[in-house]
Amino acid sequence: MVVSDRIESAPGSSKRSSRKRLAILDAATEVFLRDGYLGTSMDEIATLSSVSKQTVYKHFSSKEALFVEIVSSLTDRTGDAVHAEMPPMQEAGDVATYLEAYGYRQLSIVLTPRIMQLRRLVIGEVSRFPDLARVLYERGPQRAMGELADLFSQLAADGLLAVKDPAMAAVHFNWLVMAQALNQAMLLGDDAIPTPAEQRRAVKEGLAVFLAAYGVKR
Amino acid sequence: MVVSDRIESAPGSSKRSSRKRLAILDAATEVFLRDGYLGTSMDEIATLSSVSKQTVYKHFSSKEALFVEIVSSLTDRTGDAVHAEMPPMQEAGDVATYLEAYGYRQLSIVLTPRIMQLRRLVIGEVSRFPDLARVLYERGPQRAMGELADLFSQLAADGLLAVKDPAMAAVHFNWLVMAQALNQAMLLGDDAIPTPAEQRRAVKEGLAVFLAAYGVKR
DNA sequence: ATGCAACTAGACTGTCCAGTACCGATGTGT
DNA sequence: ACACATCGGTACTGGACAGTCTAGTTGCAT
Repeated sequence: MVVSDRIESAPGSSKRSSRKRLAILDAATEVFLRDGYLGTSMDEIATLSSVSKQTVYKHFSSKEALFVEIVSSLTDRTGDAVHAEMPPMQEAGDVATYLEAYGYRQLSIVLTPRIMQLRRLVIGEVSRFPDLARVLYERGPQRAMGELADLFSQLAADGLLAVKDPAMAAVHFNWLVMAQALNQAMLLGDDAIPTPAEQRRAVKEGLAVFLAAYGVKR
Repeated sequence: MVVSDRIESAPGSSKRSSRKRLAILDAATEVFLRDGYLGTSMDEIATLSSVSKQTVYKHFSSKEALFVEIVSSLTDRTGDAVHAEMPPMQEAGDVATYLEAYGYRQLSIVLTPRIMQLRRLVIGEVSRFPDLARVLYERGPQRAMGELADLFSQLAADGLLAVKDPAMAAVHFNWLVMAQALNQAMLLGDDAIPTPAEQRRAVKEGLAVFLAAYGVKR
């Protein structure tokens, strides 16, 4: 029920065993993301990973455990990708330019079929797996806005932004940049994910509003 | 698969029949919202509505048809509630005051357990029922932003707002006001729905940013 | 009150699925 | 090359569920 069970492969860690384990994880990821928790059968996972059902159960004690493992791992990897080091505002001395790059980076990483499917899956299972959703929230939007808030604090201290409440500014920036695209993609499917050009435009426009409120006049 | 079948009750519209029909719809709404499409059984719906399974199938040809009916009807009713006539900016001659009321109204109507559950349900079923999700998108956010765009057009014509692209301004206003609360409620569950006081604050803060970008200086 | 449509109860079919059991085959470390 | 853990195939158990069927019951309109 909870996030756990990330301790190597429990049985012998022979090469074969971990190869199988990976195959199972890959197949399960694909099927769960496509068909949801209840819509997925363990037989399908076994078949798709070219592994016997027995082997699946040797690695994962139950469907639920496998599901939790998949979602946790995807969530973590995604979070790390989003928050890989962003070069902290070097020669792009222009705040606007820097924030535009920052926003576009976030948007383009998040607006991926994979991540959209994960979000839909987790949201659809909120009542069955509230812990998974909470973790996704914390490792996702919350973490992103936390880092943004830190950034804005710094920029405010440097006199480059007029930010009184960094957390609030982070919320505004984050959603000015991402909300429309995200909401569209969530409901209209992966085909509604904006093109890079559209993403850039959304970031520019959102940033303009943000700077009107939080920029320093010069 | 598609939205249809809203023509009275197909069999004789005796009082009893329509009473049963309503009971079924009520029970099905509750169960589907709670347990999702696959997680719901027709037996449970029958039991909860104190009706025999046979009667359920006399009114709705299949589980899928019942589901579509429920979701469509909920979507429509919600859309109508959100877009019931808003007194068009009378004595509250102040644009800010008016927009604050407008925003708060939207937020407080949308941030309801019922509607959050509906959104989660539909999002979780995007790949199984893409039409339902599309309808929810159109009757929900798209419609709201459409009306906002009209409003902004008018206000711009009256010289009360500096809006060049009403649709874009609508997107910004909508998400500045709603995104944070909505995203939180989607992932953290109904208990994370902000209190009215918090909602008011979010609207005020979002509106301030909006007006910094789109307000007319005076 | 009477006839008929609508309803109830529950059994039933066919299918699907999580999880287990068994056994013969196979790859791995030594 | 050998021994043994691991694996594949497959069948099985127990239970759930969509949808159907039947036979008897109930409530509504006339």
